[in-house]
Amino acid sequence: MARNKHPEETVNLILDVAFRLIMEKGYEHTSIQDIIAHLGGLSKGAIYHHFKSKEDILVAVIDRITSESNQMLAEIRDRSDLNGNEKLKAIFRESITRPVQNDIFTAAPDFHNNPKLLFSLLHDTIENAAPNYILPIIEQGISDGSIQTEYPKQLAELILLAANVWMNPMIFDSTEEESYCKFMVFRQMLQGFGLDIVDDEILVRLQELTSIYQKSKQ
Amino acid sequence: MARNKHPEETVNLILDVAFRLIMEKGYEHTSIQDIIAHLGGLSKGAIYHHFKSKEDILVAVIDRITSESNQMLAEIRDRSDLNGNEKLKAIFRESITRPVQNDIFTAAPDFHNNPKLLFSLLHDTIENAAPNYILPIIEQGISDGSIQTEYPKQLAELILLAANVWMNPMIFDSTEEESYCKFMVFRQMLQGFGLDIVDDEILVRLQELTSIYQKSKQ
DNA sequence: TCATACATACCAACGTGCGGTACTGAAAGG
DNA sequence: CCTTTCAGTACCGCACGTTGGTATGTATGA
Repeated sequence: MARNKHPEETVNLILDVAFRLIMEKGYEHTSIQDIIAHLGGLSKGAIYHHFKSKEDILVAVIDRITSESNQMLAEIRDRSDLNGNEKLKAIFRESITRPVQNDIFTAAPDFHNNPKLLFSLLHDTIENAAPNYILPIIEQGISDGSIQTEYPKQLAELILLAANVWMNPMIFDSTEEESYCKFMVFRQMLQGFGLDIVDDEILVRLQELTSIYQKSKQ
Repeated sequence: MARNKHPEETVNLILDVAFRLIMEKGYEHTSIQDIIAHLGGLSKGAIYHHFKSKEDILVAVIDRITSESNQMLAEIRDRSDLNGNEKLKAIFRESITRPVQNDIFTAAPDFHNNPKLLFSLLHDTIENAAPNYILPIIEQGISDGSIQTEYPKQLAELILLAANVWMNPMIFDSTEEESYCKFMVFRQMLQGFGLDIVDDEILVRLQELTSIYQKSKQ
């Protein structure tokens, strides 16, 4: 293939293909050869010119997935018209409402075949998203009186772990009924911490999402 | 190596070696050659006689790890001298007090290099331990009035996810301070569900455990 | 001309399959 | 009760195809 004047396009092409294959078949079962085959003429040299290893490709793919989400988190975190509790509510609503989520949901990655991806999500949740986005919001909530807790960091982790992992239908698929029960338990947990985040509008949207995912699997 | 009259010993030997190496270096970075090298004369053919694939070895190793834990869960679940809440308390206390735990803790597997192992733990927690051991206990607790919830299955999952994953120092290592905060938040969460499980004796043991793990990493 | 965007050829190491061998335990025969 | 036989199996070790990765060559644009 001819040399590309804009190498970033090649990088994006590689990432697109890698993303799709990793979602479909899992990281381990996606070989470099596999990626090359779907690249339309590009060779191994091209890949190893832009990425230093197969793992490096995975990291880039994960970066692309999480960066959108993190950007949203940052925007809400930095708003000045909401108190802490309202920001958490906004994040939760936003993360279920954004159309981007639908894309990922219909891509329907099989986490059973993707332990690396799952670990990255877990890692990003606890090591990045919780301390950098949720924690500041909870701390603000403590200041403005809308949230009460002695352990803001741990609360941030636990909430996000439940939301991003436990309630994630891509990780633990549930019937619509079970999903609904999860949301209710989640709501109850938050109320136990004095938080009021899950309202009826969100519940409706959650059921819609679960339904979409269920259908995409058939 | 000579033919073994008791092939199960050979299987155990392979499992012992595989367990150690997988803990130390991670599943991906443990090759069949690696295992053979620590087997004392046994060959590749021997391994593939007893196991159908490398993945099959991992499954067996994980089985060995979880079976001990599951046996303990079954015993407490089937006791008739405790109500639901007391059983949960017993399980929690037991899972921290057993010396077996210390072994695994000092083995100190690096889950950062072992996404497969982490996923298996997660999977076993949600798909096996929660529904088969914790759920019946919670249901008993509902009957005997010691636990109140509308969603026993989801409650079981959430509690065990927090305990086995979030609070697991092998997965998310924390300072002793942070671990203590996690326990407190965990306790608060349980209280939010009307459960009284974490008492002061348990808190002391938890701090000891965390301290052991911290030292084993140095 | 010179860095860079690729292609090509190649490598060591990997998981796995397989033909072969030597041992075991039980049945068969005396 | 002792020996012979024989099927089953524990194990060996190499060959095979594929993998992730590298070294080197080549063409293109600034």
